[in-house]
Amino acid sequence: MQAIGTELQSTFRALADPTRRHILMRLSDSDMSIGELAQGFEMTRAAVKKHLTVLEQGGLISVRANGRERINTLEPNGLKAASEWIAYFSGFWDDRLGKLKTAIENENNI
Amino acid sequence: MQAIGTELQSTFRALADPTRRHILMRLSDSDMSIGELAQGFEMTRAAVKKHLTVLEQGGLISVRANGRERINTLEPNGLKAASEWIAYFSGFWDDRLGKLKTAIENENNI
DNA sequence: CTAATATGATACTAAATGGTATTTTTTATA
DNA sequence: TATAAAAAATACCATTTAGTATCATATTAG
Repeated sequence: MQAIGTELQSTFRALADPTRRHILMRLSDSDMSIGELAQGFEMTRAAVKKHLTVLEQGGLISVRANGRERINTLEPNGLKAASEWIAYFSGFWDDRLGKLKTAIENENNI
Repeated sequence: MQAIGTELQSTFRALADPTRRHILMRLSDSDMSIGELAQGFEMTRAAVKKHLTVLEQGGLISVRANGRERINTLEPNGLKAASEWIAYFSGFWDDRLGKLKTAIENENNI
């Protein structure tokens, strides 16, 4: 079990790189092995694999073995934490002293 | 005018650091000078200032001069690009999962 | 004017990050 | 079985990042 706030952090971290966001786009078409994915990028398969590890740590993808391949799939709830953080935070402009802010502070989701 | 995609990148980049997200929280209470903000963190004012620069580049805050102080304010539309990216992408996600689900259901009906 | 305050600017360091290259392990197939 | 393919593991490198320390500039108070 990871510490509070860690999930949000690893997700934002994973989203902060353009290559990783591009990988998510590619995976939204279809599940892909590392090799398949690497064909679309001008970098080594090892580099793509590293990005996939970060995406997995961020809860944005999951990986399943299929023979000698590793199939990468989008994780349905991966964007949830980040999306909710943004949504709640956006509410501050409507009500700076509102309940949403208190909720977020209590979660320590900094 | 900055290049397409740059805005999104700088915003995600700005959000990917816990100290910067914490600064946004503090600013949601009230506008603050650099010095005021720095009092809440265990780091030098110079370090806080660097984070503020990144937040400004990401379009998440704006800065106005007030005498010798620089007052930092949340930028209302700062989260828009990131929020829309996530929403748009979540759409693809749902579509794909929907298709997958349909495909599986169809197979089971054979 | 002078001193104190708030910030800006610069240079520097340690650690994290994104990338390559190479070797090993696992699995499929001729 | 021998060989090729896919990926894992490791070591290594260059750049970026987060932080500090220090000095300069601007502004307010006395």
